[in-house]
Amino acid sequence: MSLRAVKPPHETRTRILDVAEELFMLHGFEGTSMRLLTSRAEVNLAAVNYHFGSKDALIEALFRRRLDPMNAARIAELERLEKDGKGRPLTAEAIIRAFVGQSLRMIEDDKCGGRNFIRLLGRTYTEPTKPIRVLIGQLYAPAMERFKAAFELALPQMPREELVWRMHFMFGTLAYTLAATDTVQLIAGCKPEDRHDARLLEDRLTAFLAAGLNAPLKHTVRKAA
Amino acid sequence: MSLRAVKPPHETRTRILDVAEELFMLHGFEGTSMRLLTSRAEVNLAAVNYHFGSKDALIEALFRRRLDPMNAARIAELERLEKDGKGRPLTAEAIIRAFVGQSLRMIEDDKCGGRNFIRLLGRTYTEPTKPIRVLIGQLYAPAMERFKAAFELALPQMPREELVWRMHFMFGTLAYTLAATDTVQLIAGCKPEDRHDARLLEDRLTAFLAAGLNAPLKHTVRKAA
DNA sequence: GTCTATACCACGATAGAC
DNA sequence: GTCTATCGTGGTATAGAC
Repeated sequence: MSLRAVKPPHETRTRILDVAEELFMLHGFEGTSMRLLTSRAEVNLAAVNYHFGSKDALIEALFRRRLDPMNAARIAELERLEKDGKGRPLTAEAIIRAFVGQSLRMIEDDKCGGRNFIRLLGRTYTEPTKPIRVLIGQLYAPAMERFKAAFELALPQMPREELVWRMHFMFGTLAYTLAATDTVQLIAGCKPEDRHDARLLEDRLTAFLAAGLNAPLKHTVRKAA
Repeated sequence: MSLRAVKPPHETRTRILDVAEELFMLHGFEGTSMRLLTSRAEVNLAAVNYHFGSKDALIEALFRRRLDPMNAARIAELERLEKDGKGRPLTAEAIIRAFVGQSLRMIEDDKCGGRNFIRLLGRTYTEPTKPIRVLIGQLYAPAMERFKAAFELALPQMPREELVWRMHFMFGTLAYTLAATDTVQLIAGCKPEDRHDARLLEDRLTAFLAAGLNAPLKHTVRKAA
């Protein structure tokens, strides 16, 4: 057994996943045929069915591969901040940055194939019916619990329900930013050259979200007429 | 010619559009087959092709039917506010409310079939490739120009580029909120009973967005390392 | 275990008779 | 305007080669 004759395990699996990430990002789930995907990956048409079971199961595997590490990194970053703070409560802005930075920097990181994935992820939050949404919800749950607790410590005066809504809004802004950064151009004249500068985008987005999260509490308990 | 024998013009067209709005919202564009759609609308399979030309053209017609009136209403509301203000600049919050309220209230309004449409719209901003995005961009352009000008008057000190980004963020938050309100539940324990109370949601969202738009300007012109 | 060839049925689109 | 037949392509399932 020579040293380099050992083929990487699941090499076909990995190649399918990588190509799928790219093609799904470019043409969407339904817009990408298995025939195109398998020919691009230079594997047989039936390979997807053999390794994953179905197209939907391939999509699921694709999300599982990236989401768990990403959220683990988010939690690790949050806990590093908490440890450095030595018991003092974190600012809401620092918590937001721990969450947002992880995914935004993945966009810049061309080495990691996760760039395609991040774009894809942003789109998928709003997918119809599909069990994909449920899956994403499951994969996010631990990180969400952890960050919600952190926000509650940082903003003790905020009603829980209001906090949940504002987290919801923050999440939406991030999702849209990830998905649409270089695609949608609804705002006329929007053509910033720093579009791919993840650090700058992170600063802008964090400032926006932190201000929104810290928005003054009005008497929002107004019943509808 | 009796008074009521006159069949509404394009009755088949309208029925197809209404059913399409509902089914596309439930199962997505690709997840809705023309066979199901036409049988639900009680028209022939070929009717869609005859009246619209193709499935994609049907989708386009669907957006055109709702988007133009909606944006016209937004602009009308904005101009009403400006007239009432008698020359004094509007607050950013008032401008936001003029934009946001129109679509949020459409969700509550069960009479108008636009409820399904609004959900669908939120999803479609992030659609891949497809000419749908381009179309939506075109249909939004006039309103976007108008609101951008209003924001520039309200926030004369804000750099144009920063304003464009913050409008981008605001738009994303709205899109996500519309699309995901009763579908995605990423935040654990999020089950507010007031989910369908559009007025309350409008207040929460407007406060969040106004704070984000008015966020303090830092030295964001930091070049990446 | 891994991969290939191939068959199967549902889909969107279209042409042509009515 | 409507209906039917038909075509090309899509996802999937399986039998069998390696």
